[in-house]
Amino acid sequence: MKPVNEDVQHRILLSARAEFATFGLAGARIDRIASNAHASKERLYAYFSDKAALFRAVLDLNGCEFYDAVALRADAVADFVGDIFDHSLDRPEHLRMLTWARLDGVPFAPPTGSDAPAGKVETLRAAQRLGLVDTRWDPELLLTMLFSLGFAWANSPVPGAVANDPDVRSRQREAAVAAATRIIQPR
Amino acid sequence: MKPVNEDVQHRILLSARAEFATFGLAGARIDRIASNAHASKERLYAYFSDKAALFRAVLDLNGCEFYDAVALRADAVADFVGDIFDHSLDRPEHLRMLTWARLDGVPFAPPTGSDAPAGKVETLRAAQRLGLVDTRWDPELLLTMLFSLGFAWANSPVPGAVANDPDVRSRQREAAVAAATRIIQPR
DNA sequence: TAGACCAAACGAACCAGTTCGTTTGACTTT
DNA sequence: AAAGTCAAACGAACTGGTTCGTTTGGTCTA
Repeated sequence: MKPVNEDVQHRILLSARAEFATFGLAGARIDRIASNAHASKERLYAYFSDKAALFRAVLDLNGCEFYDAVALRADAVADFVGDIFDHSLDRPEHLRMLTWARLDGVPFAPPTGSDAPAGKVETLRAAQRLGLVDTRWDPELLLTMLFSLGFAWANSPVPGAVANDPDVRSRQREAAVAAATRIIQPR
Repeated sequence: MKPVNEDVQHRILLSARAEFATFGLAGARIDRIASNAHASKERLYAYFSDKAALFRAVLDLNGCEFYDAVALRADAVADFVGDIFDHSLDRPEHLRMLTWARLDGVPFAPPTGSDAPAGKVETLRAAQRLGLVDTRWDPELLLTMLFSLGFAWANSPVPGAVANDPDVRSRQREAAVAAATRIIQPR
């Protein structure tokens, strides 16, 4: 049951991602999405039932891409935080979309699979069995804190926390990884 | 200088805070703000020049309250993270407002003073001199990470991260404080 | 009387979503 | 190959409702 023209639908989805990530659900404008996608509103509503449905489609797309992008290996748990940090700079729209959705109360179902949160918790458990992560941590709580460390500057309310200077950035990254190392360190 | 009736202006400000914290700048409705404040729109626009100005006034109010609410003492740096965690549950509107403002690109100037970020960085430096915090940390980077740890669950995109069960909450809180303890530990 | 206040209404702009008439392209029939 | 058919793609214009910000007319109080 594939859509008649996947190309147009895809262009609308990408345009919607840029719009929603920039302006949020309430601030986004359907006209801008259609026009930036070089499509008509009629086409947009042919493929997506309404604004909220389009938002959810973008949210799902970003959620999957997001969890796929940051991989967790049992033998490199601290580096995982560095990867998250890098990703928050490479693809800021991912975190922005998740944040808009959370504030707007749009339910978001994390993907299932090995790259999903549940899979990452399992990997943390494996790292604990290998003696690479302190076994006293609840892996679920630990995962939340690791994500939070990686996003510390992206989420910081203080303006200018996301620095442009590469030197500052690498010092932030190193701090996050070093903090993660100290946290997981068995003793 | 002073408004003719501070009471009405204050009611509008509090109503605006609830509205903006819930719906954001674009989603907030001026009519709702006025009506919930038991005030007329005419009064609202008598005291605040436009929607954006009202938003900025709310943002400043929240920013001051926010930094005032969480105190940092040199001899209780890890507990500071616990205080942040508690505050994220007690006054979620503070973090929500700061987050809406960041996403919407509304500039936010943190307050100045001893409770402000700059003052807290100084306190961290003092804690380092007292040998309570590892001196290898850049205090500014450390502060961002401590805030981030305290907000780890409030900022988590995973729905249900903010738990209602007091047991789960206290385990989250303990994890955040324990992680902070490990991070700052001199060695 | 002056000014703080309110309810109501207004206007211009805006916005989500629909309708409608036209075009395109693939497939058939002659 | 020309003509006919049909469904989907499409753009432009339209609709009904909403929103911000302003104005008006009036009450109350110092």
